[in-house]
Formats: sequence, C-alpha cells, structure tokens
Amino acid sequence: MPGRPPFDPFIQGLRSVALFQGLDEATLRELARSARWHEYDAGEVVILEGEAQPCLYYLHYGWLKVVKISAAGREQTLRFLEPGDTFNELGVFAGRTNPATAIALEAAGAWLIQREALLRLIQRRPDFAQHVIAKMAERMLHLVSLVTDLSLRPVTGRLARLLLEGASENVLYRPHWYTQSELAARLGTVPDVAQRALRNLEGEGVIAVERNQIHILNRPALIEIAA
Amino acid sequence: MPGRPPFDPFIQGLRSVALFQGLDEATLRELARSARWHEYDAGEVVILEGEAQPCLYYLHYGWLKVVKISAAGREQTLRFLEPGDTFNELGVFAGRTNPATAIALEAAGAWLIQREALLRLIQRRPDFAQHVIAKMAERMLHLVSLVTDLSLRPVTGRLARLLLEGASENVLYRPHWYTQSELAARLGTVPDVAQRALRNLEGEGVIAVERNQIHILNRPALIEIAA
DNA sequence: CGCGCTATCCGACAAAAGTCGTCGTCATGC
DNA sequence: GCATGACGACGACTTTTGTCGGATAGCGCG
Repeated sequence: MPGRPPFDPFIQGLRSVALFQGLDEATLRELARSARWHEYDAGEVVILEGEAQPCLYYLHYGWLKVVKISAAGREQTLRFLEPGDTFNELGVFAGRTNPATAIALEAAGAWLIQREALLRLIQRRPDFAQHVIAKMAERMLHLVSLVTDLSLRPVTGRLARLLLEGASENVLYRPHWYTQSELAARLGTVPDVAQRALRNLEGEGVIAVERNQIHILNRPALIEIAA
Repeated sequence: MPGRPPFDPFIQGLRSVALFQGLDEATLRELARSARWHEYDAGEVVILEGEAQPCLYYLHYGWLKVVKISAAGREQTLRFLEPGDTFNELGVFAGRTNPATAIALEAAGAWLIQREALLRLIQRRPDFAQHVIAKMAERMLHLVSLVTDLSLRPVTGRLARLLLEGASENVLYRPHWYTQSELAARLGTVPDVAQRALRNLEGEGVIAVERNQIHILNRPALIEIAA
C-alpha cells in the first residue's frame, strides 16, 4: 500500500478535477495545504450513513462504492468511485449528514480537504460555486436515471444498460472486487437474479461472460433490450 | 381561472422562497421585472423531458407532477409541486436539458424568471449561490430516498412511508387529481397493485380509506411496516 | 333526472423477482 | 500441493408484482 504521496501530484490531480477548473496555482496550493491524508483497507467504511463529515474527499487511489443498506441487509449501490473522483459534496457544501455509506472496495487512499477552505472559495469565487452546482446537477441526473431504471425497467434491461454504459470497445472489465454480489447491488437486485440475467443474455448470444470480463457480441440487440 | 396576478404578491411570494431568502427588496424587484407569466390547463405539459428551458419556474397556483415515462407507457412520479415551489433549477443553473416531464395536475399558473437575471445573481451574491446549492442538496436527498424505497422496500412499505410523510394530523387528504393511478405512479407501481396495498393496510386495521382522505388508525404499526 | 364517463374494485391468472440448498471451482495462503 | 473459504452455477420453490376482464359506483354534464 502506497504511503502519503507528495504534494505536487496531488495539486496536479486537483487541477484535472472539474470542480477545481480555472483556479490559479496559489489557490490550489492553499486548498492542498489544508488537506489531510487518509488510507483505507479493502472493506473498510470510509463514511457511515448519517455521519456529519466536514471534509471533501478526493480519491487518490483505489475504488469505493456508495451504498444504502436496508434493515434486511440488502444493498443498493448508488455509484462507484474511481481515482480522481470527489465525494461528500453534500456534507461540505450543504451541511447535510451523508445520506449513504461509502465503503472501500480495495485498498484506497484519499485527501480530505477542509470544509472552511472550500466555503471561503464559494464566497470569493462565483465561478467555483457554478462548478459545484454543475457537479451536483450531474449527480442528480444520474440519480434520476437510476430511479427510472429501478422503477420502469426489468433486471435484464438494467443489466443491458449497465453493460452499454460501462463497456469500452465492447468489453467490460471486472476488477477483482467486481463480484456478482456487487453487480447485483448495482442493479438493485440479489446475486441469483443478476446471474440469471447474465445467463439469459449469454443464452441469446448477445454477450459472452468470461472470468474477468464481459464481451458485447451483439450491440444492437443489447440496445434493443435496454430500451 | 385567475388572470395574471399583480406584482406585489409575487414579490412577497419570492421573499418566502428559501432560494431567495436574504435578498433585498430592490433585487427581488429586478428579478420580478424580468419574469413572464404563464398559465396551464389540467393535463397540459409544462416542460417536456429533453427540452432546454432557460427559465426558473415559480409556481403560483395549482399543482404539478414531475414524471418519467417509459416506452411501455408506465409512469414514475419523481415529485409533486405545490404553490410556492420552484423548479427547473437544472435547466437554469446547470444549463442541462430537463431530465423529466412536468405536467399540470390541475389548472395552474407560474412565473418564469429569466435565466440571465439568476446567473447574474450567482455571480454577485455568494450567499445566493449557497442557497441554490442547499436547494439542490435537498432535492438529491429526496432522490436518494426514492431510490432506496424502490430498491429495498416492497410496495406496501413504500405506501406506509408515503402516508407517514404526507399525512398531517393522521389524515392524508386526496385532492381531486390524486387518483389511484397517481398514487401508483408515485409508488412506482401500477394502479391495481397500489389498490391491493391500500386494502391490505385497511384489512389489518392500520388505516381507513375514505372518499377523499386516508386516516391513519395505528401509527406505530404503520411505522413498523415502513421500516 | 338520466346519461356516460371515469375511477374504483375484485378475482383469477401470468410473469418477474427473490429464496434456498447444494455442489463445483477457483484463488489464496499455509 | 493441499486445505480452505469465497464465489459462482443451477434447479426447485415461494412471494411479490404485474396483467386482464369485467362488475360497480360516484360524478359531472346536459
């Protein structure tokens, strides 16, 4: 597991984040100075639902998932976080407790940027506020599409959409942690049903399921199913 | 159907909207001056999904629903809008096309506030930007809870939550337009199933269904079912 | 007052989603 | 190389959700 990375790459990283576009070097340095470094083991809880965390997380390495967990123990994944993503905007900019739990899917490291520095930025830089708003808008669009999926599409249709969205070059790579359970949680169902959906698509020759990847064989058919 | 209301009540109304709290009289007047008035019949489409509408809507009278419609014709209601609500924040502040369709449930009238005036406000007033962010945060929380409901709760559980949330004094009033179809669309299911859920709860003596209202008879039991 | 419309209601059926038990297999660590 | 534990596969079953046909009742409108 890597230790705390040096500052400069961190600042370079910040620059590439949509949220911080257009900010000058000095401002970025100031943000970076206020940040603390934290690492997590696979499976570790990063933020617990209901917690009031006053930091913006900038994920430096590793993957996380953001989930809701029901009393019965079922999980609904809201989104995955990859290196370079930020999260906990709600806690920082709106002063809300986090509505979901974030869990490390593998060993991960993140910078925690202090709330005060960011709020000052909103006060001083209207264009930064605009970026924050744009970011939240993006997140809302995603949530709306998730709602539509869950409500109006059968499991197989959701799977088809996930494949179309997640695949590059007609292949969806599945990292170590991307088990059928995780897939099911993303689709809003249970592992067994997710597997059935996979076999259905495979049986119709639309996809080919291998160990660590899923191939799209017939994209038009998949689009048809996703519609 | 009322005609265009005079300005002053409009400005008073704006003052009471969370979004515009703390703005001085002159600024509100400026906003109001840029606004156009529009009326809609029951059933009329106010905003169509995918449309790029550059106005913020301030609903003055009447109720609207915000819905997604599937290819198969099924509807999922994202939220209801009552007088005093604003909508299309996404179109105005993030420059996105609206992700859902808004339809008038009854005759309605709204002020359309020009985008430019609002964007200027964001540039000039950091605290206004904060309010916008807070508003969107609220919306996101609602969407997250909707996702959780759809994914992790059975229809009866969702109905129980809806009743608990919507009832005042243990009574949920149902206006003319609040048919079982609308209830079903809100719950993310079809009218028949919504009705079954109602009868289930009624059969267990938890609620009493009357013509225009639903009474909560046993709140603890309802909370139990909603859990 | 009667007509027709729409919402509601109901029972039976079909399909989708979820559950359970079991067994094979693969990666990992010892 | 072997034991172990987690993941994946599969079939049978239950529950929930969705569909269909048709009966009934309230409401607005002429």
